[in-house]
Amino acid sequence: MPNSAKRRKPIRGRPRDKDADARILKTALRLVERTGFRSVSMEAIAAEAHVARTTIYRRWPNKATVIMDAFLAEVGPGIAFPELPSALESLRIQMKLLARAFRGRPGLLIRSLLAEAQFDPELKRAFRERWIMKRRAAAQVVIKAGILAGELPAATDPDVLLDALYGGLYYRLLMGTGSLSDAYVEAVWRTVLRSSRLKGELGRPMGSVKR
Amino acid sequence: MPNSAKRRKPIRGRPRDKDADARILKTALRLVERTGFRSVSMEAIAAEAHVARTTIYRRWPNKATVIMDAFLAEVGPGIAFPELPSALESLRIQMKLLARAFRGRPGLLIRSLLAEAQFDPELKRAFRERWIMKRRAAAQVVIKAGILAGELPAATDPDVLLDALYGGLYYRLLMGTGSLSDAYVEAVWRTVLRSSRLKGELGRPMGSVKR
Amino acid sequence: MPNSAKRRKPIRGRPRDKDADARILKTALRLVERTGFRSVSMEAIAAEAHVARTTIYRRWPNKATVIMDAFLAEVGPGIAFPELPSALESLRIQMKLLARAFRGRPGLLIRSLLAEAQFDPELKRAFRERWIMKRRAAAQVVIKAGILAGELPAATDPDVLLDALYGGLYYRLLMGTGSLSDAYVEAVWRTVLRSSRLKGELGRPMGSVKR
Amino acid sequence: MPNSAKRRKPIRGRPRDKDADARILKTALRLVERTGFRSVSMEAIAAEAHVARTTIYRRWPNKATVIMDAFLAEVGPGIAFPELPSALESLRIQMKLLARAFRGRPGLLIRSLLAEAQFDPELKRAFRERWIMKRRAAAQVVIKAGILAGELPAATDPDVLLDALYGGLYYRLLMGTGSLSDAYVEAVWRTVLRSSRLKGELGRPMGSVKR
DNA sequence: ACCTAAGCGAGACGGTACGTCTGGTCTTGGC
DNA sequence: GCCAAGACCAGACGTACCGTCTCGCTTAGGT
Repeated sequence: MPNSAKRRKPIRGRPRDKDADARILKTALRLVERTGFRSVSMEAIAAEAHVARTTIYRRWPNKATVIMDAFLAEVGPGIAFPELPSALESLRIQMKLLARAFRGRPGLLIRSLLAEAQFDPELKRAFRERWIMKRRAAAQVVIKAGILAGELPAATDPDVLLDALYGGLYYRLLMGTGSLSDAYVEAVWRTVLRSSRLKGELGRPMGSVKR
Repeated sequence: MPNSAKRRKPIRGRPRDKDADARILKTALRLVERTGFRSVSMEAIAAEAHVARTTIYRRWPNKATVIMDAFLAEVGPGIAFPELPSALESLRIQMKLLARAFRGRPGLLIRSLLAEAQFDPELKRAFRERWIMKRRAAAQVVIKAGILAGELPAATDPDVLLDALYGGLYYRLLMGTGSLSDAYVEAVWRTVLRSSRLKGELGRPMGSVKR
Repeated sequence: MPNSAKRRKPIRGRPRDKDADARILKTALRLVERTGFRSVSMEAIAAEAHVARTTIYRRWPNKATVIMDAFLAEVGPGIAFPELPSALESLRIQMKLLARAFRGRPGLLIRSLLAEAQFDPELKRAFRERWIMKRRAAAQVVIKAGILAGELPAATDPDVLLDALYGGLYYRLLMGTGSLSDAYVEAVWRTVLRSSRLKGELGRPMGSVKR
Repeated sequence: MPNSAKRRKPIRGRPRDKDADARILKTALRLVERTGFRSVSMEAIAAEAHVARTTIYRRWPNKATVIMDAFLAEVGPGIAFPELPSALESLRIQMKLLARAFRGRPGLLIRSLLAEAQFDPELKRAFRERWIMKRRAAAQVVIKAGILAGELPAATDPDVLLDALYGGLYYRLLMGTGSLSDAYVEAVWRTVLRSSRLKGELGRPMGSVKR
């Protein structure tokens, strides 16, 4: 989201160099991966993207925002909830997608951005709204569908359920206390959404937790 | 954990100024609270603790470590698991204690340290070992007692259970997506440890949770 | 002297906005007076003259030249040598006019331009030719008339005499070492052109002054 | 005049690197001569003096002051009034020394500093007090001695006389309207201090000014 | 009534230097 | 041997201008 969003009517004037945008974001990602968020400097990005430093500042207010955009451009459309007959199944699969992303470059970026956000309220807001809430909103839809479909108890609090499911992933991402494997996702899933909840009809091996 | 450990025999010479340590840590806390982790500089700490900057560097390798020590000195002994007949009850109460701490100064410090740790492997290790793992170890003991007492299914994976319980708290602390109230703790509790489970009647078939 | 001179045949096309020129020069003067030469930016001039920055650059090569033109437009015709029976009297009166100008806005402009010219050979040339030499040429005529009329010794070197007379004014303008009052002009006058001289009785032995 | 003057008692602490001072000033001069005042940057000075940029800023507030000090260090003691039996002769000789300096590197520096001073009141004050007034004060002493010795009329106003004598030199230095040769100095001398003034007794062809 | 070319407003761009800030190291003299 | 004081190196920061460049609109005169 380069600053362009603010200019509603860029009617005249030299047109913005669109390529530069992509070049900058790509360079930013490359550098973060290569040397880490902290040691990436605007100067370095500018140099490697063949762009003047001022040009970057003209479009983004600071390094964090650049990398935030780079991150969203990379993973934005990647981790969605697949459309499946079973809402729960959709959730479970998406969790694995997310875990996989956490294991790769996006994981590094999320860690960095979330960390940086703790020192930069503006970035925090942006991260929350443009990454976290986007996904949560989609998840809420899925959960509500699951409730309607009887896959989840009517009393389920989506917010709390999401925290319980995803909290652990972020926790491990940040603390490094354990792997982010698919197996871990399954374990969380079993722990939080026990078959009981699934109304027993497919819970066989897990023991039926009827309600 | 000032470097003092290294000096085995301070046989001669000017004795170390013991007060300085406490003064520095107290000042560090005060400043973090007042202006935030980032904008606290060693210079500022030194000035306000009436100590030379070099003295701080002689005892701690960098700012993060100073604040880490300051944090531990403040909250270290504060948030423990109360000894109660019921292991689960002990867990629940401790969660509320932690939530309360998150709402106050310790919350700010944990956020800052955890964030900074993302850019500093050494700090990350220290934070994990001196804060996270200490608490988890204690929690594991409680959980195992709970299992023995039949309050929790035998197949319970303590790691996963802890992630599910506490993950949400850290998640909210960092994201700011929701309150950290006692009510929230209760909601998490209900979601993850449903009463059904507390009765143990269906814990059996869950199988072992890897990782 | 806007660049217009270069365009020989503006046969067709949108006609040049004549008002803009005056508006720009007037704005430039206003801004220099208000904030000083250095802190005036092309941007500011453009904005306050309701003109695009490019328009200014289309007509003048740089800030200094704009202000040079503004200066000449303002004071160009103002400080001339009055036509009087006595050449010396004409000189003396003009010196006072100049001193008066030095005390006001033109003084500020001359200081700025002369200063800037030290870093910009092109401007230096322009300043010398369009301001300094114009006035000196006129002065030379007056002096030669004075010689012919017997008011000045035949051997008088006009260049040196002018430097001696006007040098002090510029000196004080730039150094701020003293007032630029009429009284000062009189003092210079008495010092350099003592009555003795005006009577010619000891002009003889001076010989020709080289250079 | 590096900032050191302000620190009355630098009792303790790492001692200032004295060599660095000289290295910086020498480098500054070299660069001014090589590329001109304007295009010298702090960065360049720092690099070529093998010093951190911050070190320069710690000692001088800005580029102009550095170069001012460099200038004074170079020419400060160079252009003095020789002690001679005749005050006038001393003046005349010093004028020639100054003219010679104007023709060389000091001339370039004076031009630059005087120009820059027009945009920087602080520098202006410094230039006036540390260069101009120093010399004027010495000159005043000489002139007064000249008056006492009867070489100059009792009514001579030293300030005005100095302006008339030196004004032309500065004028030419800044305007580039003529040479700064010794011959020019002689011409100014003859014009301003005509034999008439010398009480007429030795006016022939200017010849010997015995006292 | 169109065509066409120059003037213009708007604004993005590359570039340069600025002066500030902080981190972390090093060097002295005093206690 | 510890300490206070403070100079030092290093390097990123974000800002301010400069002068250039590209657009697309406007405005006539030529046809």
